[in-house]
Amino acid sequence: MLSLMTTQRQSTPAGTRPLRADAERTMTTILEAAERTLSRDPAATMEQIAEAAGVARTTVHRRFATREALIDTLAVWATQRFAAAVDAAHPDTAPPLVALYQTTANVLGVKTSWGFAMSRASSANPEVARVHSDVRDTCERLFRRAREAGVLRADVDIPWTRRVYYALIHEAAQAGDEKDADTLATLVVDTLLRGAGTPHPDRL
Amino acid sequence: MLSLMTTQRQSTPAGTRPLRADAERTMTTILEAAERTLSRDPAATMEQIAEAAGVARTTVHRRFATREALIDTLAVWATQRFAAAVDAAHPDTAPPLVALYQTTANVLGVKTSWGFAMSRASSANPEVARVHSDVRDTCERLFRRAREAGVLRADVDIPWTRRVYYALIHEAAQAGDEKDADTLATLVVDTLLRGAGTPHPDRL
DNA sequence: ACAACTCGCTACACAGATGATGCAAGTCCG
DNA sequence: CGGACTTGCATCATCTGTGTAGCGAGTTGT
Repeated sequence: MLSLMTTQRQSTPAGTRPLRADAERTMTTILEAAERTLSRDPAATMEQIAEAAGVARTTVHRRFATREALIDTLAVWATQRFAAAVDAAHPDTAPPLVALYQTTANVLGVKTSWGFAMSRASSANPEVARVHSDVRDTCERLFRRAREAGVLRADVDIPWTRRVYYALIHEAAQAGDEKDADTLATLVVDTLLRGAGTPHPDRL
Repeated sequence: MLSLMTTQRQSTPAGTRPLRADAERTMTTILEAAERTLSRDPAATMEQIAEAAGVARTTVHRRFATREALIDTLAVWATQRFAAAVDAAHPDTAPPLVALYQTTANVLGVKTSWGFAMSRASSANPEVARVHSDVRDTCERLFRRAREAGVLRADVDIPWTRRVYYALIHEAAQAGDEKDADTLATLVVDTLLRGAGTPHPDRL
């Protein structure tokens, strides 16, 4: 599953011969700078990205033909890490609660560093879109297992719960830059399962 | 409080004499079209906005000197409705749970129609920023009251809870275009207070 | 060392968006 | 009705961002 890795493709786009070492380094520098810059301002110009990377704008254009190609490569990079993070948590085999916690921690680790690229779930790149779709399915499958195991209530709506889960992860990634992923994961899972209310008030 | 209304300013920017009836209508049409267009694509051009409003682009520029001015006016409009919606729920005087529910329903009613403009909380306009800051304070005050009343657990972190609450409202506004505000408000409050987990599993 | 590669710089072409202006036709309101 | 206002249209200037090309200097890897 999550067959992103099946083609065993490398960091560089398929079909290109290997780059010289310094060129590879420059490319990485640009992508990291793009992530930093675009996460602050999604409309940032190539000029700003180049400046953040400490290279000339023409160099950026040499490595990435168009702005779209740059963002696409960024999305592929982040998506690979995203899929790997989810996969490593064994969301389909581990006990639901363990899988939920581990997946949350892993994803948070990626999300804090690749926030912009991961927000581009509806990418023009079909591979990126497919992976995000797969992860969504995996997530809902996990929630169904959790419901059947009695971890989630029997009456919860799975798609809504997934949306809430995504939103909680997003908020946690935004809010806690200083806290470590485990602490944040605990917060997210705890909030998702228990909410913020007292156990049994006679409300509504 | 929420002294947005203290200056008794009208819909039109301060300092301008009243517009003729048709001009006022055109202005409203443009603002509504801008909201529709920009909520779909935040980078939409003046041309697209004008087209959506059924007017010439030059007319838009006549009413709003710059693009920034248009967006700013939009933000002021939405902010006024936002503040009024919160105020109408008596968040500082009604019983916490009632206030929470009513505020949620009111805000959802505004948010579904003015999603783009309300997402511009960190506006360049200091008045808009101040109102959003006031609402944030009101929200946290409400949560503190709720905590003291035993509606929220004693150990919840208020800022985090507020962030979660905002995120839930956002998700609800996105997800349920067809459902009415009351149904969505119930969903949001229910999710916030109870979460999605079963009451007392022996977890963690 | 030497060939191949890479980068910075300058310059240029191009497209799209913004904003201003004047004029003619239509509309509102006293 | 008649003056004031508003709108559409055509036009123009300007600006910003994107993308291309060539040259010289420096670096890499064999």
